[in-house]
Amino acid sequence: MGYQIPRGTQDILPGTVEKWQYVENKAREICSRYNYKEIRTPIFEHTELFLRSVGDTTDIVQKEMYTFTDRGDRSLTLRPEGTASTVRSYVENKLFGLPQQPTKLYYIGPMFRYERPQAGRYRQFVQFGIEAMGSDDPSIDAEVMALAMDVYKELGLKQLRLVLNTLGDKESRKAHRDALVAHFEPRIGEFCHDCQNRLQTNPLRILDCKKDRDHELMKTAPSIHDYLNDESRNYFETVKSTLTDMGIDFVIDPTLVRGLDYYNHTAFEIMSDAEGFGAITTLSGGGRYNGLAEEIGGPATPGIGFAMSLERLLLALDAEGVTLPIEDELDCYLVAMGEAAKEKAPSLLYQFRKAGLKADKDYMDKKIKAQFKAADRTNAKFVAVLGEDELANGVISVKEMETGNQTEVKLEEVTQYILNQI
RNA sequence: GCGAUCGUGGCGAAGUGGUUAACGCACCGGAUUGUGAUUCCGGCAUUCGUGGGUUCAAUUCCCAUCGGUCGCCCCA
Repeated sequence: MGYQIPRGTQDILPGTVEKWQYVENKAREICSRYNYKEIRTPIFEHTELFLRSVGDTTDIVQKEMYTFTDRGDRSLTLRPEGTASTVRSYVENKLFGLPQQPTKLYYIGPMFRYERPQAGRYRQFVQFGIEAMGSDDPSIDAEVMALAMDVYKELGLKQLRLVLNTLGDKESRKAHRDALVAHFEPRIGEFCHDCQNRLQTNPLRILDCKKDRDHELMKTAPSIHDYLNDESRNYFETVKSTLTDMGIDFVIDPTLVRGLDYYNHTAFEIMSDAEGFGAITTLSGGGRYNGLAEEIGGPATPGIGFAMSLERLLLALDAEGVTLPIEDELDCYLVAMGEAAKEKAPSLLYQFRKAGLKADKDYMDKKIKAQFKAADRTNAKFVAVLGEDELANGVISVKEMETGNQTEVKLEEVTQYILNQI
């Protein structure tokens, strides 16, 4: 049976690709409104970049990266996410030196993670994401969330939930972390194996544990919100009030954490509440990463962004029964009968196309009836019929498919005639 | 990485250890040799994901493998 597509990847075929294009166009349009510019970076980077930025204790780095050695003995990795590359490029190209700050960028492209595939999770998937670098104004946090929500809303999704949290700054996180360790350590033996490991590596994650979620210590665990210093608290308050002023609904979830190490302050996810959406309800996630540029060798630069999976977006559209207004029709289908007409067809068709008409004809040597059927399938608005009779009189029959009305037009005027009709 | 489940023509979907692998849709052709609908007629899987095993005989049983789906983990 030949070759199979690699696991966790998919072919996007005509009939579906139009949806992708529509969604991508919508994302670009909204970015343009918010004044974000596109950036295109390579799909692979030096492995070291991801180790440093994403964090070498994260799941992504520990078990999900597509890493390979090239012929020059370099360790390269297919990008598992977009922020690292974008910030690398920002630093490397010294975009921080541009007069207009913050630098507001967006990208759309494939990402790669070696994971067990299931609905809404692939090994190659497409993320649309934005990054705003150079400003720590809370209003840009709100802007980033607003933009993400706009994409979903304008495509017609309704069952959305913006979940918001703050991770605090470095100092707040340290205080919270110490409190968590102190809280769990005495009785960590009562927790699952994973949690026991998490105690030292990332105690925040214990709060996220599904197995131990009913343990009494979970309910009494210290919240980051009790350990925020004034600056972090004020920042979070401003983000919230800005969102409220903008009329954007959100819910606070103090246990929301992000899977990548570089986040601080604002963290958010957008979930779908649509029925039948499956186990994976996160449509997109993002947050602030104020230390990241510095971490990878640039100047200290605040930043915030999000990424959304287009696969999951399309899944959500399906789950909510949203039909995208995709047009798929032809202006004119040329039906040719007889040898002379068939010889004439290519040049006539070319004329249509040069004039800007979307036009096609038969290439399978079909009978006239089958040609009409084919024309019907292409949703052609008009069918131009060129037969021996027409050819002899220097005319062509033009049939409007919706009404069935058919008229004869002079051959040299047919292009203009159709242009006038559509 | 772990657990479960599934894999039959382009799609959907029956089926059984053994003579021709239902049916529906789609598609192609004809009835209607210059027109898209409907109807009628005909055509359309040497083959049941792949490989191996058991058997006189396997699509049907067993094993392995690949892939989808669901759950866990984690995330987009």
